[in-house]
Amino acid sequence: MTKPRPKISKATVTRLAFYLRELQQMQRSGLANIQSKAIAERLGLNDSQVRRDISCLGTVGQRGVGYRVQELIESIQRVLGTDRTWNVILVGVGNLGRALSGYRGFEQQGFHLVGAFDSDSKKIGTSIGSLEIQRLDDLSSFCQSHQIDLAILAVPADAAQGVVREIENAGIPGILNFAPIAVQATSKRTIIQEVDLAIELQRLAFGVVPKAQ
Amino acid sequence: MTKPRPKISKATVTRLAFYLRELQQMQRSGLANIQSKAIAERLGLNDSQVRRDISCLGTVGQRGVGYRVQELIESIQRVLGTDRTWNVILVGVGNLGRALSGYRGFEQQGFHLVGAFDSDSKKIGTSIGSLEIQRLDDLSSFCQSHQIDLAILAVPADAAQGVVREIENAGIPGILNFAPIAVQATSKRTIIQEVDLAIELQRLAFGVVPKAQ
DNA sequence: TAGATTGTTAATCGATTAACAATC
DNA sequence: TAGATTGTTAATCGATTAACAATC
Repeated sequence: MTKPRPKISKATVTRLAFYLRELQQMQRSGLANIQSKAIAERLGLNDSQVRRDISCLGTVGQRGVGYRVQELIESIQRVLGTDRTWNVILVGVGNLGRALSGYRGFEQQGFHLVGAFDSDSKKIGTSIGSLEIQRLDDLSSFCQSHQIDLAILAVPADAAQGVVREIENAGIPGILNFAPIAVQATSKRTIIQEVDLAIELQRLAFGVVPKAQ
Repeated sequence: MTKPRPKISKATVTRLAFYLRELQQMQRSGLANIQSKAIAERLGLNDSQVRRDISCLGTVGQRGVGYRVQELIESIQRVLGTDRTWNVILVGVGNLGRALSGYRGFEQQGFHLVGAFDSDSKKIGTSIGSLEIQRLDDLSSFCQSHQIDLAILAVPADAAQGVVREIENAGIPGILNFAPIAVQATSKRTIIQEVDLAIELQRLAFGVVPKAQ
């Protein structure tokens, strides 16, 4: 008789992750309770929206008082799935990949980097952080001996589609794609999340331009 | 008698940037014409939506034929504001900042990194790529002698809000914020675009979880 | 209790999509 | 011309917000 998970839109998921980030900050500074209005103000949102998003969690606040920070953190993590550790591999150890591998924020949210792969034979065997870079060809066998949840893809555009197939064949269900090209999954079950830092700058540029007119 | 710029939603802006990325790929492979249906398929969108987004550009296609790739590229860049070079500075040269500074994708889309700043005296004077890291205190004077359009903020969470004020005081109208905390602009004219790589992984994790049930 | 804030409904707002006349 | 694809309207769909009863 588990309550069916309510349908949560992608927009809500993204906001929940932002709430989580703020709540973690608040917790670090010793705050135990918080109101929807305060969360909304910090993030520039409407307080109705915050309450509605939170209502998807199942967790409830206390009328007249607000929410318990610790409780909210835990229930957001439960819904996002980050109440456990996720094993992640990095595919493509170029400039960006190397940077991503050292990014602390991943580990802090429970994403544990357990392998790094590249196709450049000059890189194989060299180390990146505490990991040794492995041949892309060894991806599949590595995944048979390790339970891998997600892959971070940071290869050049023209290699991306081929590597996606290898990642899928290795049975990894989610790909964070930094390659600057749209890639297609073969299986409908594979989830691909696009990230493009240059596109983020372009979105910002668009916001700035009208002011210059 | 300039035509008033049509209202373009943020969702449309983001998609236009993705169209641009694909169109640039297509152009590299020698494609001169493209149809809304083909763009939509590549990106997993509806072709009506693609045509509607493109109609915001002013540029028109040819019925029965499609759009000219070169023309679309130029008009998307014009609307996003990337038909010119943007001068960008990096504030915060930690692990992530260092990585971002070497990222080729920025330069390719017309974002030119012209300065790097940090508050750690041990880093001042050392180089990052072709740039010499400057004191954060020198940000303001640097901006007086250089026309800076955007700042990439990659400092720790607890320093972020203070640095945002300095960036605003230096007259920079747009900030790409990688610091894992919500920051407030003092001026309403300042545009802040949030990017959080850990949040992208969380969004992906949420997408993957239901499959495991 | 009185004051405050949640949880939720109903109204509003905006974005997506189907459909098709226009036209290359 | 016949076939194809755009540009745009109208319908649908979904997300946001205002408002307020419930209740701590």
